[in-house]
Amino acid sequence: MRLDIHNSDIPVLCRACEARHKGICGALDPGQLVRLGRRTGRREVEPGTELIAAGIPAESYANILSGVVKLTKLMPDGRQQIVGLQFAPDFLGRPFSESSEVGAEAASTVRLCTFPRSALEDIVRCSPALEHRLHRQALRELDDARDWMMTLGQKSAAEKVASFLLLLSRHVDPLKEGYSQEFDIPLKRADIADFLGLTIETVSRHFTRLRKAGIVAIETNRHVTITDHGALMAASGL
Amino acid sequence: MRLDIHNSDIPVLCRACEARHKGICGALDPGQLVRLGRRTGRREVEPGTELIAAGIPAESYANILSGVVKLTKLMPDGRQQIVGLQFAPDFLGRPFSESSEVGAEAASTVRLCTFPRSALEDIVRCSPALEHRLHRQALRELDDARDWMMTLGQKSAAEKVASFLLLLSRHVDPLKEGYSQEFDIPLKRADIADFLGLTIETVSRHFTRLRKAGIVAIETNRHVTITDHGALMAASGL
DNA sequence: CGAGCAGTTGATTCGTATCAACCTTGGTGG
DNA sequence: CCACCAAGGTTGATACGAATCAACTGCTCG
Repeated sequence: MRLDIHNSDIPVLCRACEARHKGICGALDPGQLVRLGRRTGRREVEPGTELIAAGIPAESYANILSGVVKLTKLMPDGRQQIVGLQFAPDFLGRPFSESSEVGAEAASTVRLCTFPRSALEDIVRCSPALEHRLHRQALRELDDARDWMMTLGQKSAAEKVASFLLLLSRHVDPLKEGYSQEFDIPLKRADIADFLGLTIETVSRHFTRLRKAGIVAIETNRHVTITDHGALMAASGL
Repeated sequence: MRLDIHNSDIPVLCRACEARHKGICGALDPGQLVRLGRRTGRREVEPGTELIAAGIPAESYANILSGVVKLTKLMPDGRQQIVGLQFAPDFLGRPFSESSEVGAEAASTVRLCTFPRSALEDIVRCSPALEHRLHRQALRELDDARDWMMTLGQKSAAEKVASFLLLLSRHVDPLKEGYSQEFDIPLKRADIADFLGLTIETVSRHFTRLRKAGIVAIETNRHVTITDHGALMAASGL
């Protein structure tokens, strides 16, 4: 946690916001925060809401305050691949580009802190620290993408499903470091399938396998408890 | 091409270098170029040479002058995934991090312009433009990675092989915009397989299929001519 | 109560991996 | 000069894992 001597200098809405610590707003001084704060808006959206359409210019950026956003790519014939999941307090949007090559859609209920493109660009122009934060997030996303390429290209269905549960377990709780033992899966089976490059049937089968093997407990199809983290790790191919 | 009025101000070695135009050195003014130039070294390596070991601190960065570098990830049991290919004049290395999560290995003969970590970091500290270039390359690599996730997760073996040929055709010639019609494949079959998440046998089979379909001509197992670009495009799933 | 969506389970098909044989090329040494 | 060998690549037969097709359950909502 950061020590904020002049807490009163920063916008009320920002005070409890994760983005000010781990997110991009951590690069801003109180003055910049106030300036940006004046142009932000809150938004809460339902699961399934399209946040960024691939190839269509987006007028605004956002920080994720809570919830999970899926980044998707679509083939002309309708096949879909989820190319990334984003959690609070990730920055959402494509800097330095009118439009994004990927689409973004709320997987769960998502709360956003939005601001216009120009608001971000104004600050980037005079604050290298902000670009540095954005750069680091891009590098993190790149690492994540490459990790997942390993999963998509080399792993078996069983390993993919195990890897997915571990990925969620690491990220569902933005406050917590390390792995959560119990959580709700923020995606439906069709999304999981699109993320793993499998079908919903195969995903379902391997969930039941993990359950029958006593590695995870699954209630109500959404809530998971990892009962044997080591075994799940081993099942993911490490 | 850029107009360089004071061509004599910049180091001899940099004058004909692609990195000064499309690469990261384009962000540097003549003074910075001279300063960096004093600390650079040339290196030419054989195919198969390990350039960056995953997880091991690297003491230097490099620009690729020619050749192709493959970025690899390894699983504990030996399975390998190639998570990216880099061409001239790409920057090679992981900024702001001691070590990289991926390994880098020369796929073909590779010429590099190397410089110590500290040389780059010194310039980044006072030149936001350089970080901006690095940031843009990271974003480009991220787009590439996500494109390839689509390929790995959703496409059939036939589509993967076609996509691979199109990828090469777009990148083998760094000077040329658009697609090359004829080129040498800088990877052996085993590399291609690791890149596509297939086996060498499957890759080989689909090469012969494309050849028999009259879409490409293959001589000496390495040299390819794309005879029907449209058909190859269609075969890749667009 | 019925419709529709999300998810599970089973039977079958199909695509790719696996295993194995073989071909080609380039380098080495008798 | 040729026999030999190893590495890279192709081709064929078979096995296996995931996709597909299909039936069914449970749940929510009108």
